[in-house]
Amino acid sequence: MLGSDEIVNGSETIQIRSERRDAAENRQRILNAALKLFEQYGVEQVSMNQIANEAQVGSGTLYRRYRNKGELCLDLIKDNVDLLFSDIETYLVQNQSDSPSQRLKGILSLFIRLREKKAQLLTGVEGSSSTNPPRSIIESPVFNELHQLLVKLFDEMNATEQIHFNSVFRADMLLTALSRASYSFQRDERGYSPEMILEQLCALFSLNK
Amino acid sequence: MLGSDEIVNGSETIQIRSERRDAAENRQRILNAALKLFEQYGVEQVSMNQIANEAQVGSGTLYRRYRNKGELCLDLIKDNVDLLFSDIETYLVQNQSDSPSQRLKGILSLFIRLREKKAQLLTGVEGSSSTNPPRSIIESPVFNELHQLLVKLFDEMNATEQIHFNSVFRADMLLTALSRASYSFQRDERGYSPEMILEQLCALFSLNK
DNA sequence: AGTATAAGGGGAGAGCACTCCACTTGTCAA
DNA sequence: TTGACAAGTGGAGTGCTCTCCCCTTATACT
Repeated sequence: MLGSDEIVNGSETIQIRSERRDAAENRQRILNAALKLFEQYGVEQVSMNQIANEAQVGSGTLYRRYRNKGELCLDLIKDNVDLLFSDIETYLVQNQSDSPSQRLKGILSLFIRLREKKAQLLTGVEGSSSTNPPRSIIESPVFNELHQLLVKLFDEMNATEQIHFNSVFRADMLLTALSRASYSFQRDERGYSPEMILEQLCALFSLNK
Repeated sequence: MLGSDEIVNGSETIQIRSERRDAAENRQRILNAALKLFEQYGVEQVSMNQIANEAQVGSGTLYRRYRNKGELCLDLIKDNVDLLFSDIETYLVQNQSDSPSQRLKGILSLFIRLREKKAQLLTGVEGSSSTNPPRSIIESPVFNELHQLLVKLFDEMNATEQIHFNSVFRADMLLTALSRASYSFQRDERGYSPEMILEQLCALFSLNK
């Protein structure tokens, strides 16, 4: 057997080789190069070629690891994203006596904070590739995880209150409203602050109870 | 003077030459070629190069007339869009005694009908260029015009009812929800019919009065 | 140590959007 | 009719994303 790790999956045994040493080095070089270029020129302005050059790898190597700039961005903010979700978790535990809508608002607030902190990279995460259809945001991993949380809370709201809305649909809409296109349009063109956007959204989704 | 038409604009006189005959022919050939290719392969699958080839013009000529595929699509559904807005106008006149929210719903219904009829081309209108920032949908001409109508009706709702929402923000969100990404996600992934989407949106924006 | 094998590497190249600009041509006024 | 010139043309060229595929190499087992 060639594998170094084994995982038992149902009745089958699957080999998982750990990342080769040289591959790990390249990965780090790519990440460093990307970070450097992103900081210098801005995420949007940097091409995959530039990153490959700066990292001294062929573009094939770059694309082998990251199918597009979005995935690269995601890797760069992975720590922040993990932090977001652990923040959310502690928040939910500490405030479990609050109403569902209050907790929902809290989550939105935490997410918006990340949006603001890592605006460019998060934009990169969303605006991914060109060939695979530019589907909805909901299919991006970060948003997907968030979606489940939102649905749970909307369900709770439905149980608590008299009305009965479609939780999945509402979560979809809320996330769509928080997507780059929509959010940054409100920020830049409409001139709203993060707090104002949060309040408007709470009003729209009746989250003020 | 070289111009064939004149327009008085303030204190200045501006020349407007009518389109050259050969240019008009090319324009028609481009439109025909695009339509043919779009029908055969689908809007997304057809490149500007292909269109230029099929139309037997250089790509420079194509781009002189249409800065991107979105503008080309817009030209192809211009008649339908004009029809939409005249339909909306007659609808609003005939139903002016309805509540603002009812009329709003009527407009949404008409728009969704267009979405369904010209789904692909409308998608093309939105997903325009690559260099100019892929800003919000609201900046697309069709959506912009719709936006003004929505704001007016939301304002009316505010005047009629006790609550006071932000009309511009609500119109932004409503249009975002009707944008290609969001709408076609609901259609294709969530499996909702146009009618169901309409109902969900009405519930979310409390348009059921 | 030797070797088979899969993981990784790199670069040529396809195909794309879009620009630039030297050239051609239709149009109008004289 | 003719000439001036804006309008229009076309294709070479740039720089991009992303794929393909042949080659190299680290690794695990013998």
